Amino acid sequence: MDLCAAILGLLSWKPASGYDLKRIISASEIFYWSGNNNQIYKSLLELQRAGLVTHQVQLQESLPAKKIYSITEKGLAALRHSLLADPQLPELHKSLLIQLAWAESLTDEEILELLEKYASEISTHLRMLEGQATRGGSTQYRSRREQYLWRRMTDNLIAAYQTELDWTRQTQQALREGKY
Amino acid sequence: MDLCAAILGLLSWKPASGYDLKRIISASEIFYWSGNNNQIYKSLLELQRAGLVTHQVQLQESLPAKKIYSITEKGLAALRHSLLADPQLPELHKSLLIQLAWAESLTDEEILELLEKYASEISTHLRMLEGQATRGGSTQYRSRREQYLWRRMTDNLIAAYQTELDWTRQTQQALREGKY
DNA sequence: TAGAACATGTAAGACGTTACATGATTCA
DNA sequence: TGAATCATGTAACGTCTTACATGTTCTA
Repeated sequence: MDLCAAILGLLSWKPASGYDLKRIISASEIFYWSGNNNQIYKSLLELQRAGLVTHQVQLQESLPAKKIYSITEKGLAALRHSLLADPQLPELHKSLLIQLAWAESLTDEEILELLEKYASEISTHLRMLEGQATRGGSTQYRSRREQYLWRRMTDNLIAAYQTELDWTRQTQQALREGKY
Repeated sequence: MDLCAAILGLLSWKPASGYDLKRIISASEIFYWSGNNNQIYKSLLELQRAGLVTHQVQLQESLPAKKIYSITEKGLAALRHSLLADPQLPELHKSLLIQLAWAESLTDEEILELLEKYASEISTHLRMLEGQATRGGSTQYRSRREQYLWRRMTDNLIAAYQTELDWTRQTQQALREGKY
């Protein structure tokens, strides 16, 4: 499972509770899961059964007890192994393309409106990503190299959405001018 | 379900059997499902129950009988409705970013090798997509506009992978030169 | 006083994949 | 002779999401 690799990675950084992991995963687009309880708590159990993580309970006054999970030596080895695995092609799910595919029954104006809505959704999202990138996040990096790679990860998403926005604008213009 | 919309779209073009739909869906990346039997035959049953499609059995000599599905008036209305729905942001699943995120325990050379494998996978895929685009496909379009939109759909994927390739090359170069 | 944050977990169901089952035909 | 294509479907399993359940504390 891919989510398990992400959890191992997060725990290799520092120990965390399931709740912590959930927040981190749902906050960042790089971890593309919704970060729902069910999967995270199940994955943690599974990882523990496999001996890749351990936990110790931390009691808190007036707050529920936490299970603080840490990665084991075996977990670190498994993580390292998954880091060296052959990289997979990205999976791109663009439901707009499905809509456009059968747009023959729509008027030019309806298609243009659809594209305009798409463009504005992407613009908003882009501004959010760029904001996150410049604020830099409070995470502490272990090296300049790590810091650079994390910056590149955000840049990757920004570039992807920027490309999508450019494509949308070009498509709109061609439709407006009837150039096809 | 998103797959149902894709099936309705395909049937709005021309009637087809489940087997036909399966082939079309698994052949094109725009339909990002695997095109497995289970889902397609189940979706067709569901669509039929909802009155959005009908089928008639076509017997063939020395080949299994076909169920030729067609879209109904009600199905066309449902399709049109889904075409006008607010477009969703694309979902980008890039597992390489998960690998890179925890690459701190890898050497520069290991990271570079990972990126090189990624770049070559993407290059291969890009060439395939570009080949498909120039061959043009045997599909018959109902209008110049439809033909243009389909060309733009392929261009969208090509642009996305090209951006990914450029990003990979830039990241490689920065790592090689130690510029971070 | 209502809801969000903290913290763990369960239940139900939708979505998705691989593999299996059947059986004729065609091609290497 | 073995594999691929045609054609429908089932079984088993894995992934992913939404919603529910519990109970305290902090904030608007």
